[in-house]
Amino acid sequence: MTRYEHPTRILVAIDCIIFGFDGEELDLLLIKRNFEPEKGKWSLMGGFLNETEDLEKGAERILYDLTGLKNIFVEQIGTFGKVSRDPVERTLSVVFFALINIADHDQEAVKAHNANWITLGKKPKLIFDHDDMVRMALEHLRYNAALHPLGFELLPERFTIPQLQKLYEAIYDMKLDRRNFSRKILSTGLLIDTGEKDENSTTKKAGLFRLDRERYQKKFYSFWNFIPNPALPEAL
Amino acid sequence: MTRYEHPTRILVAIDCIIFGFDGEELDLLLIKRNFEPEKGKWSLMGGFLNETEDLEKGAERILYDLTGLKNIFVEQIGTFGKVSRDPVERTLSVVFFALINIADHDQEAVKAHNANWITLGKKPKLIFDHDDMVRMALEHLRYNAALHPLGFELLPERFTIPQLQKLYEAIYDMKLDRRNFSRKILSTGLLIDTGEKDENSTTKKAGLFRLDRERYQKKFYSFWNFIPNPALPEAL
DNA sequence: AAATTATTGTGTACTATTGACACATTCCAA
DNA sequence: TTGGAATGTGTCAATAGTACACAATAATTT
Repeated sequence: MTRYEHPTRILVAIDCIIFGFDGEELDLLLIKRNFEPEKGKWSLMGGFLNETEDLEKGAERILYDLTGLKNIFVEQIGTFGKVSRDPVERTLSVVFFALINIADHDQEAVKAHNANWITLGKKPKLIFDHDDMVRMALEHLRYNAALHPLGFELLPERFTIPQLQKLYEAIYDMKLDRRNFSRKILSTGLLIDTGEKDENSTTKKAGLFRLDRERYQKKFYSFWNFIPNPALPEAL
Repeated sequence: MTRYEHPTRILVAIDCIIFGFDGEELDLLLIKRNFEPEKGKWSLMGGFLNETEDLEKGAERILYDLTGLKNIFVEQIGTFGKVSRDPVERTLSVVFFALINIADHDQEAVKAHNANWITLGKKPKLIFDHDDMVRMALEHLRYNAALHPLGFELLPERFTIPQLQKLYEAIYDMKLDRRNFSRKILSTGLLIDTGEKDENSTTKKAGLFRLDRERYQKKFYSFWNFIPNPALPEAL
């Protein structure tokens, strides 16, 4: 096969920031790196892109290989390419971001792969520029959850409004008014009342809702202005 | 130098979508490709990333080489990596998006490099997946101009409010109410009245404003909710 | 020089949305 | 049965958004 004359071909990695929600705080799925350099240090889920593999497929493969998880929400959020970002050789890293609802997924599979859910607030220092990637991913999450009904990806199929509120409070690290939140979320018309109650509760059982998947497509922009003044930048 | 054992290294290109504003419509800076394949066809500004070059530097270099333009606003918007996107060999393309105010820049330099400003509405078909890139860039512009005071990058140093309004109308392909627009834009506190008038006008001369660069930093999030319901997706 | 036309600058009334807050209800446990 | 903790719903004032009307300016026409 003929090739372009340009001399430089570069190693391409894929790194994944995986967010989960444990009901109280945002969690990250991290792994202890099992090869040199920086072996044993905390790292994002990552791997190298194969010659015959699309970027998104690569991200899904890496997620599956390292966690046993399939069919999860992934989205590309950027590419990191500083010349010296990897000490071994120049490596471009295409960064993906994934949202998982912890409850509905197989915890054993995750553990068997040596992956760990770690609360965002307790995140250890990560290798290379992975901290920057996490920062970017959180910013991406904050942007997108303010504009689109994205948070549902982090919740189980059926959820209560107070759960949803806690999720938003975790994402934006702010308190929201219970009554105003409820009014606003219901007015989107995206929630279907299942009529059931959350049996796990020890006080008044909250009603269980589920996402109206049909309207979700049509009203993907309905969250525009959902969060008044999200604390978007910096953080962490 | 030791290298990773992974066998695949990939050619990395950089492509730039350059938006300009001619006072009426959004323009794209396009070029006729001067090498095979697809030689002579319309294309985005592009080139290959060098071994010792950061991504952003590469984008700036390519912009300068192909247009003679320097110091322009660039931002990475994504990476395209479909296995078959380039028929010659697998090539990843990191896509940047740039905003230029046409009036203040050197038109001769642009022409000398065989680059052409083309109205977005009259965009010819582009090579490879460049049409998808333009679509993504427009979406990116629409998102960001609705959330942040980004439009100013497309206007000259001093501009009138009607000019600014026409820019927004071009970006979102919608009409805005003159009076409400004026009220809203002035209430951001980002505009400084220079006291001067636009002498180019043949009717009532509009007042010239300039951006308050200091507040621009501090109020980068003040445009949140500036455009009511931007027509965000599809387009083109 | 007055009238005309096109465009700019400012104001006002009405409606919708937001933010701050109160009260009644449900469930479990003491 | 009573109290604590959480949920569901409602009210009101303030804010912001929408749809308008009218006066002012500059060049051109009569």
